[in-house]
Amino acid sequence: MSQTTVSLVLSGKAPGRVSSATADAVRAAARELGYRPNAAARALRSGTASAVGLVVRDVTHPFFGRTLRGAQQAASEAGHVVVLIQDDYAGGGGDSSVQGLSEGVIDGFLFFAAKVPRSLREPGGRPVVIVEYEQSRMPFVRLDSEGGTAAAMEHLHALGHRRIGHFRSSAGGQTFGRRHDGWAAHLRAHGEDPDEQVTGFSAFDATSSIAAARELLQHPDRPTAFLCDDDLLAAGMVAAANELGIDVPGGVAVVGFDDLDLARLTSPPLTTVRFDPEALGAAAFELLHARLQGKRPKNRVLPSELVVRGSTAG
Amino acid sequence: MSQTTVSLVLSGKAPGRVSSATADAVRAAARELGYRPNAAARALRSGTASAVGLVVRDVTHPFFGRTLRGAQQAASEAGHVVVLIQDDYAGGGGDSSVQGLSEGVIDGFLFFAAKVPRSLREPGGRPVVIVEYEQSRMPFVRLDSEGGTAAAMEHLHALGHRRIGHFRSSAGGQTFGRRHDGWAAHLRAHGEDPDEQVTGFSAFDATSSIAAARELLQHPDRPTAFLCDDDLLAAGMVAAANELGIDVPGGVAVVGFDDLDLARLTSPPLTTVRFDPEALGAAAFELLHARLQGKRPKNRVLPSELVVRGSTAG
DNA sequence: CGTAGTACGCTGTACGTATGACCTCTCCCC
DNA sequence: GGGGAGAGGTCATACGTACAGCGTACTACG
Repeated sequence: MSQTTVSLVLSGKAPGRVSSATADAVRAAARELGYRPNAAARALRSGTASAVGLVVRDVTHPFFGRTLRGAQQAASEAGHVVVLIQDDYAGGGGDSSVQGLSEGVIDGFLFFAAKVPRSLREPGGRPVVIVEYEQSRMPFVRLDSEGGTAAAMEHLHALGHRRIGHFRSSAGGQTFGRRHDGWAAHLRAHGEDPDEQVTGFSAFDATSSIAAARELLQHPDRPTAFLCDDDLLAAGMVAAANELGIDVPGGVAVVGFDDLDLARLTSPPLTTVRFDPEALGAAAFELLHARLQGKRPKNRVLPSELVVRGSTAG
Repeated sequence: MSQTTVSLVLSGKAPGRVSSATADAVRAAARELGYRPNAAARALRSGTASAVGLVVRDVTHPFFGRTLRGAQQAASEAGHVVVLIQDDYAGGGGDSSVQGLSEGVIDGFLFFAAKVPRSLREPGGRPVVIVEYEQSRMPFVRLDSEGGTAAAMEHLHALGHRRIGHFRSSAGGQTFGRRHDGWAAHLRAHGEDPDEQVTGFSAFDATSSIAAARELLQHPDRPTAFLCDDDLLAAGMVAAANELGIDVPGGVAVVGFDDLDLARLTSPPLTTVRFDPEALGAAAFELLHARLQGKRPKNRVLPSELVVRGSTAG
């Protein structure tokens, strides 16, 4: 029995080349001997490895964890492996030692990023899909922050809120830029000047967000509602309000983004703009998968959904 | 210039074999041509790939995200790549198609698990390190849940609590078994019968934990304090208490585990047993790294620290 | 001047798989 | 009965690297 025959059988190319009797014999023997094809040799010979690299700055934000799960699941259903790469893109994405290490083992890359430097190039000529950053050079998947923001603002407007502050993420990036633009556009459309509204920044951790929220809430011109770039910030604001004895939503209404688990755990629970992070991750992988097969996939923008809870409508 | 010389230079084995002049020339040329060593070929030839597999059931719990980050960072500092593998170990860990895919590309495995089946074997003879599950066959790293639980219970005891309930994770596994044992031991040591105390189970999501907590809090024999297996459960209990108008900590005191970011965002913030998940992940990788170098590393148990906040001491 | 020693470099082969080209047999049809 | 087609199978080679072993030239030294 030749090695070629075995290869043909195990890679599923048997029909028309190998009789089903020998194919069965091969499979039986493979099981018997505990044979496992060597991925390195396969990758070397075929130039493709069924593995994608997931490049990311920080793994700890809960939204990211769920996106990751979506990507991982889609990949594993397609028989692919996900390689996790931590990288701050400082060198334009191509020089990272880790990415160098993966040469020949990684077929393509998923960049999970709020910010992508212009200098980013496809590493080693491998295809790239970008998550949450829209640009023209590479395929991308992103969330419909515009729609979500508009829905949130209209909700607040319908409840009678006119002076609405913005509690912003200090992370920057397109995602939060869109939310800010949507917020400003709504105010202008209703004759308010965004520049006169109360705004503030915070990082995505409890200590910072509570401290920043405390300041915003003690502002002499406190608005009647706050749009918060994220549920973590919104939760920080609710915590600060509770601490200061300000009623939510009576004293101040709060809206977040993402519908993290956290959103149901605050008192009161958060009104928030929900996205589907699993779908985001899965879509990103699917685009990459399509590119790997030579197709030219369409960029995608995933919808949002406003979830109303106690932090706005008491 | 021969290919051997290039290999020698680029793998850092030049001293004593290659003159520094040619070595420099090689490096210059490599840079010039944008040469990147092919990881697949290297792995095939040398039998080692500088990559470790991270096997995990679920990526979304925040504690896990931070553990992952610790492992990823340690690995990348050691020049290793982390491959993410989602697997429920149903087949004993060895039959997973994904693990098969990685054959020859993965040097060893990190199992992040609260439960590890006895049937788990080292896949393909590759070394394994287990996180948060102690057993005798493989090296492991785990948290000192006993110490943390004892500290939490003594804290409650010092505040005068005698009837203390246990809000348990339905995930099961050693981690939570240790917490339950510690809880029961404390009660017995003070003349209480654990079997007479109020206990309940919940999964790690907001909806379940709030619903389960609501039931516990409405129990006719409500204890004066609850030990909760995790901050998510504790936060659910605080949310339920707020909803029911039960004062925390006046009506019921609440202690959690993990010191998630969440712990500072509830009202009041949570008293909790803190661990260092980054250290856990890093330690796990270090053990595996040592095993890969033929050493026999010592198992590790990482310490805890009680953080007192408003949910127990008003 | 011959020889050993050393510094430097190259040749050849193996890792395990995929694949194009080739071989051999059988069957069928004119 | 000769020739073509097709099914079933094998040979040889290439992927890019690592490494053992083998030159080759130059230096040192008796």
